[in-house]
Amino acid sequence: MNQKYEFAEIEAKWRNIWAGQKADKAVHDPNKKKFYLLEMFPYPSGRIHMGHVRNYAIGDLLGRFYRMNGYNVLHPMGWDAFGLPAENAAIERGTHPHKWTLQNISAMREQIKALGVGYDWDREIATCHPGYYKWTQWFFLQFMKKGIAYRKKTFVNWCGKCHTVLANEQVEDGACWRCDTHVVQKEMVGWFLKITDYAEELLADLELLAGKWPDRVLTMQKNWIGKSVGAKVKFAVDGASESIEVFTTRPDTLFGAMFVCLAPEHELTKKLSAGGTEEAKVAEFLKTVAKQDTLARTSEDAEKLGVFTGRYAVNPMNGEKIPVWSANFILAEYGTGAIMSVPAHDTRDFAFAKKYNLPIRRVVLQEGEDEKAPLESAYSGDGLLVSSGNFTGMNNREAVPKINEFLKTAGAGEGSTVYRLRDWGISRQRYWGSPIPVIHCHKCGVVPVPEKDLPVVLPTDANLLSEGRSPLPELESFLNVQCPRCGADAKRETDTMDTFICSSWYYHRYTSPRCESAPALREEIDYWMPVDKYIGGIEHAILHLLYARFFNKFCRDIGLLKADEPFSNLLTQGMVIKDGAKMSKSKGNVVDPDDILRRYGADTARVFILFAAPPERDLEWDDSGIEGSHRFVTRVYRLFAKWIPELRDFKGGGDAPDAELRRMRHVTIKRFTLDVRDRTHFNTAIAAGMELLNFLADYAPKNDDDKAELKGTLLDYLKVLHPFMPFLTQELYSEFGYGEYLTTVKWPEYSEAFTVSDVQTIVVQVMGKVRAKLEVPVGTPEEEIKKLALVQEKVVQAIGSGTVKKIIVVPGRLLNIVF
RNA sequence: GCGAAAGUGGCGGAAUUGGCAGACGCGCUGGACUUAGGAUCCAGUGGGCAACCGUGGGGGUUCGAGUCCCCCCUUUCGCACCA
Repeated sequence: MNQKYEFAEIEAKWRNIWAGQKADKAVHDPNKKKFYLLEMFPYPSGRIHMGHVRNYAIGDLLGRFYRMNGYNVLHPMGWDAFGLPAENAAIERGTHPHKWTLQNISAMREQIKALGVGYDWDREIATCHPGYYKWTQWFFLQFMKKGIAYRKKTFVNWCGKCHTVLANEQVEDGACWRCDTHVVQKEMVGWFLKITDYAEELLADLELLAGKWPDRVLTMQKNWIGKSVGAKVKFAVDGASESIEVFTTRPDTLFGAMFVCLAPEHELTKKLSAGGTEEAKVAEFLKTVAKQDTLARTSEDAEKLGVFTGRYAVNPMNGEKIPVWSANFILAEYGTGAIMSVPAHDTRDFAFAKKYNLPIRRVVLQEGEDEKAPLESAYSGDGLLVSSGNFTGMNNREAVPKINEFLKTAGAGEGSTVYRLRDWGISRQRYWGSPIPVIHCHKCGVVPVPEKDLPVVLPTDANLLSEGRSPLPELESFLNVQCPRCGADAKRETDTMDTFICSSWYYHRYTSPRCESAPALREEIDYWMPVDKYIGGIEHAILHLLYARFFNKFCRDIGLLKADEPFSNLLTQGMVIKDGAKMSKSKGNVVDPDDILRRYGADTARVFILFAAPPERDLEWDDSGIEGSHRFVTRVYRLFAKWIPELRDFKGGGDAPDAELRRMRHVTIKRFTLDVRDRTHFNTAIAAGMELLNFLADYAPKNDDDKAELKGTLLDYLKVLHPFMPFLTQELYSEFGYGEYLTTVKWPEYSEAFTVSDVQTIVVQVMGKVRAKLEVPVGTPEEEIKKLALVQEKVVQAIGSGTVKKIIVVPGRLLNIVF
């Protein structure tokens, strides 16, 4: 065999062979236990970057590992192919998003193939393909049927640069998640999905994921859903027919409510002040608030501003008339958009009352406190109720259900739960996305496109407009259509769907990617789902992962599948950074994967990336580190080049080989198995591989038994290394005379008994400090070890004239002499 | 401000249950081979001359602490008027 490691040749050779054999094809087989492995599919931006390489290297390693361990592995790849960058790039370059996207897909597919990732390419999907988005649209129709998709006019997040609306999840610190442009509020009509119908289940089922998803992600989702338990209470407006409904988490403090506060956007703010003494002041106030930036207005340290509306509300508990205010810190979209203010027991209300000189009344007291004593700050803790009518004297927490009951009887409210989660705004005023399949008819109103007419094809001949606006509203051939209900002239909806919809169900589609009768075949989807390991970046902690969970639950509810949760296990990989910063063109610290592959080959690139850090941690790219990994891969090659000619045809040998060689063999298999399967820490597995290499490099067999053991060790070594460096190991396996695809070869087993040496080192400590080490045969009696330890020169010295009080023994490891 | 995670040699990182801190690799030093070395191989490499000292700092528990407890510092991330 070639003495030199020609990685380019080796990798090209096996890439072709595997592709020709469709070696990584996944086939539904109910008799085999399945393993669905998935990396978050990429946006086809044009080139892969190191983050992708890391993502796929981790995925491929696990895919091959589980296959070798007897699982039927589904490991697919596809493209999140709709989205804004395609449009922007197309405008810039004078091409078309469709063409640009398809070109990018071909280029990136080649790059990924070069990495040697064992995907089942027959299952490749692209969300911009009509065969795919037909079903995206179909889902929209199902949502409509169930009343989950609806249209409303409301204030939405508008990104001026992207020229489109954004969902709440897509706004980060008041800026567009994609381009960082400051988001403004704009009132417009759009489509929404009632994800809030699933708020409780999305929250509760996080329990099912505990321990299997990173805690960080679970916490983020929990906070995002933001459940609050409390009560809704109606305050009648004095001298008016309206009443104000407020939400509070503290119905126990109702008797301390000194005023009511409306959000400026609340319809009653204008209505109640109209014609009253405060009308002008309220109007002025609303103008000021309108000018305030949303982000600034809702930040904690923003100045609290308010205005009296001139009206009074009646507290249903005690009939007390309290003033109605409007305040800038009240959010129209949370709860009911109105609150009752209890300055004594809420920090914000306290500050507000102080500022506008409003009264404060304590209704929850700690033991021994004086009700009349002035408050320095709000007390939000527990205690006994005072000044609370029939509830006076009760423990505040115990009073809550009783007060709720009273409210209900009085018709003034009831216990209630609200969520911070808002409905998902999915209309996008852009072109390169899936059309929303509805038609607007003068007579019939909004009419869904009949399922048989799907897909509503996105025309690929549209001329893009330079300012980014969608060409669809001006494209007559797309726009004009007959109403499917009455046949009259009608117009198509020109908004497209948020691309997060496309990515909310792609993992279902992989299970039967060419199915034409449904999004996926029931028996396929129920066999493969849920995804057993999902690998991707933490940046989707809320966005994609929340949307996908919602979609999956909806799919379950309409009878498409049975899994409650789509992703049983989530691995969030860290970023690839260089010089302490995320790789980016603007920082000029980008390492091009192609360049690395050309210089070192895919096996080296993978080994480096897996070795440099455990997967969830950020990985610091290091040019000399990759040299080191290349050295390791090359040394592996040379080791085999040395032994294969001699061992290839060697047969025979007995079962009494060199114990140390045998121990190294079993220890290595054990470490690989546990590190990959249980810990998903690949860096330590590679370290074990390096240790075995260091051992084998100096090893010389003394007899045929040793030779047989060495051959077995080398073959096992190839197997455990295979998921890390598939090309090289396959080449060496074949040089050894074996024909099979290594990924289909059984993962080696280790014997616990062979992992232990027959001598062991016992550390001898005196008062916790290491003074000596003893080499003793396994099974040496404790008494004998103690005796030996006590005569060690260093031990005698350390004890000096002291008397030994006790000796602590950790069997097989350590001995601590206390005096 | 609140919450979470992290802090270990010059660097990336090991130490799985409280039991030899620094595995493995990078880098560095010296050597071998060589016309040459940015190839390869060998040896060494936490600090200190030593006793000893060392896992962000300070206390504690324990025969024994990187690991457990308390206080503090730093970094990263998340949340941040949510009634």
